[in-house]
Amino acid sequence: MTAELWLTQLKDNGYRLTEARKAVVETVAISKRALTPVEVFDQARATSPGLGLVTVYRTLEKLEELGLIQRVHQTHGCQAFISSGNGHEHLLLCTNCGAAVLFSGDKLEALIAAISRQTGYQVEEHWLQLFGVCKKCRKKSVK
Amino acid sequence: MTAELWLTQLKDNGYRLTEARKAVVETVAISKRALTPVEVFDQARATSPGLGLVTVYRTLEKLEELGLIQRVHQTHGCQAFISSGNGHEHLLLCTNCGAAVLFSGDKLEALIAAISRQTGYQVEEHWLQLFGVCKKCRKKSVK
DNA sequence: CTTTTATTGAAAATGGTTTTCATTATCAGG
DNA sequence: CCTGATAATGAAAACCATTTTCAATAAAAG
Repeated sequence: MTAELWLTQLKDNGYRLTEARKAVVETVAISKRALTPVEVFDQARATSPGLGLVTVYRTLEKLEELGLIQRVHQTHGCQAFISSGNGHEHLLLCTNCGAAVLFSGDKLEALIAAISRQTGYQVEEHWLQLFGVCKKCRKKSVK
Repeated sequence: MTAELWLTQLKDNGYRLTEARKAVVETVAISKRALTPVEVFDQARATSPGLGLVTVYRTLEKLEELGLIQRVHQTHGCQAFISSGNGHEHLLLCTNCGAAVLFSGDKLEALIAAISRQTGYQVEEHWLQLFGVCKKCRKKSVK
């Protein structure tokens, strides 16, 4: 279970395990969509009613530092976060419901080599993100 | 010249040509880096001293609507804008000085087809962005 | 020129995020 | 199982980028 893993990671890095953190971690780890701090706040209060929004921000910050979650950039905003998955992976997002899928194997080596040669840049990182409509949403729109 | 072209575009779309707009357009069109609204504001006031920050925001909004500029997403923030170039192009950014290069020919068709098949998503759009160190900055760091 | 009305800049409002701070809770060591 | 050091918390205030409001101004059509 991802949530347990994240809590272990937090503990191993010297952070204390609190009810507030558990609620935030649980919420983000379970979600199949990217969530904004306020969305995390709202969902996590089901488990931990006294939770403050500030703590959500602080916990998300730590999870991001540890590489467990990543910020999701979209046309309509870049405040949402989602689980990072394992190793180097990219995102595929449903523009209708937000459902996110991680994938790896981008095979960009040749392209990056060509661009490096053409521009003289030493390319060190790349972001790739796909947008589309997921299976469920396609079915719905057909009806 | 890009600036002239953008002004024509604005006019053709029913917008008036004002001194404030010309200053903003000129600034963004010339820049080789992505600029934040405040950076545009500061630079454009050299030409148009009375310019207000609000007008910068409003003009950037219109240029984005017309597809002449695009928002640049980076780890440290997503407020900066840069010229869109022609047609479907991607960005290569220098992480040191910010110098930006647009490139096309991403050859992602095969990858996208494979992902579509695996996930059942109908992929409609993709974002690709490369980060690296430009030629100039590499030379500097060698010294 | 004149008239219409889009545009402007200043100020205020807004909304998301961060900081401050006194209180509380975790958990290592006794 | 306590207890003390201190990390973590939530509330309130501060912050800062962006948006809205509004009266004054300027573009441009006729």
